[in-house]
Amino acid sequence: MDGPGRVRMADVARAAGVSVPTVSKVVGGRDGVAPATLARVQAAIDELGYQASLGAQGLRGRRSNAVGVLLAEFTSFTNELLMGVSDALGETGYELLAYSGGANGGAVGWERRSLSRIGGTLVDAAILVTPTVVSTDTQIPVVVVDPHFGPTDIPTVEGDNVAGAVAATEHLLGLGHRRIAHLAGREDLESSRRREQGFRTAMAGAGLAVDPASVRVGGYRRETSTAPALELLDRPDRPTAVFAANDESAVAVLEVAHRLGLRVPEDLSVVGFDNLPESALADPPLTTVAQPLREMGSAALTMVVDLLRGEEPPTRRLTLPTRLVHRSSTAPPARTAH
Amino acid sequence: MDGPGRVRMADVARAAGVSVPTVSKVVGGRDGVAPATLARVQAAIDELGYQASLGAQGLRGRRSNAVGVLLAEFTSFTNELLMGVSDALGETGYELLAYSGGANGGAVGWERRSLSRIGGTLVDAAILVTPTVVSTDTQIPVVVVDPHFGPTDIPTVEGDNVAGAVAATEHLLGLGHRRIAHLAGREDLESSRRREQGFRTAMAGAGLAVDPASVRVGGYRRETSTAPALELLDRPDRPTAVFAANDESAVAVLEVAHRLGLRVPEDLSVVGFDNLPESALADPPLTTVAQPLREMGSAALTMVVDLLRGEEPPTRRLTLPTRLVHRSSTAPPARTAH
DNA sequence: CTGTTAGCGCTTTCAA
DNA sequence: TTGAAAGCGCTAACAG
Repeated sequence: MDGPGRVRMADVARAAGVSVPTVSKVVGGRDGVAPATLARVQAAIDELGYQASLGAQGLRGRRSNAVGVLLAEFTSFTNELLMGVSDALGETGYELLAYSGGANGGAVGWERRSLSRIGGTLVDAAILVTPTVVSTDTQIPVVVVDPHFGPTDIPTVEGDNVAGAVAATEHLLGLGHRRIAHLAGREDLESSRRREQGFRTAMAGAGLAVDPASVRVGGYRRETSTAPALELLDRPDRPTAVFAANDESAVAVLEVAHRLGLRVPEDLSVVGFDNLPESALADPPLTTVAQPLREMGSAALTMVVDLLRGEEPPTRRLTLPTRLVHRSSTAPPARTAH
Repeated sequence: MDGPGRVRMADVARAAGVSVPTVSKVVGGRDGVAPATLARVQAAIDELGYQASLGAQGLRGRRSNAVGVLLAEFTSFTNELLMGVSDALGETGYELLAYSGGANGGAVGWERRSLSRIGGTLVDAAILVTPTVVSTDTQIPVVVVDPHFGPTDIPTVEGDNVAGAVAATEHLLGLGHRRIAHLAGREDLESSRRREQGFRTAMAGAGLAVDPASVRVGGYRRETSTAPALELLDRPDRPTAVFAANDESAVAVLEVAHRLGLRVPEDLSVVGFDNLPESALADPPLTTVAQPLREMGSAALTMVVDLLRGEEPPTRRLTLPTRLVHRSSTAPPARTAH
């Protein structure tokens, strides 16, 4: 475990017969180095396989050449985003550091903690995924993706939640459903509010009143959605369709329906939101509103790189279109024996 | 952009009326601090929302409390793994840093470069995903997942490639296929060799010879698989089934089949390997060999944490079972008009 | 063009 | 129990 040790800049300097700062110049691509020296240093770097320590580099220098993606935890949702960020990274020359604070990632304030922990020294800029709060006065450029709060002056990338929810609801209306329930997300989350708003708008557009009993809060999570889903469905006048605020809660609806002996889509139609990979694997495959997660990731990286270059991005508030994906969890309502 | 600046340890020290080293002790949970002082410092930390810089901490101290996952790039494959690592992170108290060197991630030697760049100072241990090479003499504990090389003494986690390939091939044989082709990965990759070996073993077990013309190298990637897939299929005596070395190349087979007017599974059966989320989204949904990627990620984290604690993990070579997932890309061969 | 000096934010002796 | 001094690996001034 002791080995020859990591190769440090001093090792390269010694091998090339120059001083450490000279090596630093070569590594940093700065000029002021004689061609001959440069060649010698470069040879030593190659031979020793030297690679600057990101930690030390970021600590002393003004830049680390890395962009951080800060997450509460790694999920399918964040993974799609990450792939998008990775895609856009291509020619920028930046490295990617995805950071999750671990167990305390779930705790409130993880955004600020993570930002303090790796911002400034380790990464030159950060992309915050689904943050709940974020302070405006950060040292480094920050872009937030799918924020859980309303408009601020922080550059933002998000899916069109209202339009998506309208599309989902109108899809159900178009199939002939009238008793449509909504399993909402969380009242304190902006995306959730928007989706509910879209639902209500579409219902109102169809001249339908929304019975308070047909809206429940599922909290965006599978575990917390089971009970409210049951409340929605375990009634004589149960809805013929449910629009769930995201795929996770839609899956909970599917489970509850199954438990109640309801067939989907024959007895109950279900629409989700997000189009996570697992929504296609659900039984039956879920009709859902796709957020362009990958594009959102790419867009966030592009914005943050603009900011890094001192350029103002084209928009500080980018809303990408959502799109209904038809699968097998929706159908016209069964004729009731009224 | 200038703001109040990041909160440093010195700020906390000033606020609490103590010296920097004392704050360091409190932050590090070391003892030798009077209860009253401790309380005062802790209060200052909370009030200022202080969070130690991972960079500085790792640079000076012996540990950073973070585990790194080093990747060539972010893909569905790595994402599944990452979720598994994230799952197992739970109570360990470690933080997770996923690092991809960006554009040069594809270049050979990314493993060593990444390890130099963030190993030692930023992370206490590393999990290398699908590395091609790796030096044995690392400074920090390293576990490799799904390595592209043969047995070494480095702790390893991988799926059972041979058994998976045998299962895939026997599935096709069981359906009645006799002319089965194999779209291999890359000859220099261990997992690829194992899958081909499993294919040949199963064929031999059925008393079938493998025609050299029915094995082509696809290179594990969609783009590089199209041409060889075409060679395999665009022949009068084309195979009735193809076992592709991974899902990406299986999708390429699907595309080529479609282009040739072959229906899957009526005219051609296709089996993949990996069970990436997109395999279920393929048209038709792909029958494939599932690698327990999530479990592999969790296992890797557990091993690396064992190593970190100075304990020898139960095994240095963990092989997790693979499993055939039946979907819609396989069926008995059509009766030929021979 | 090159090397010396200083110091990023933190932890580690070690003396007070 | 506390703090002063030193230094992790690197970059930014400046001097030579």
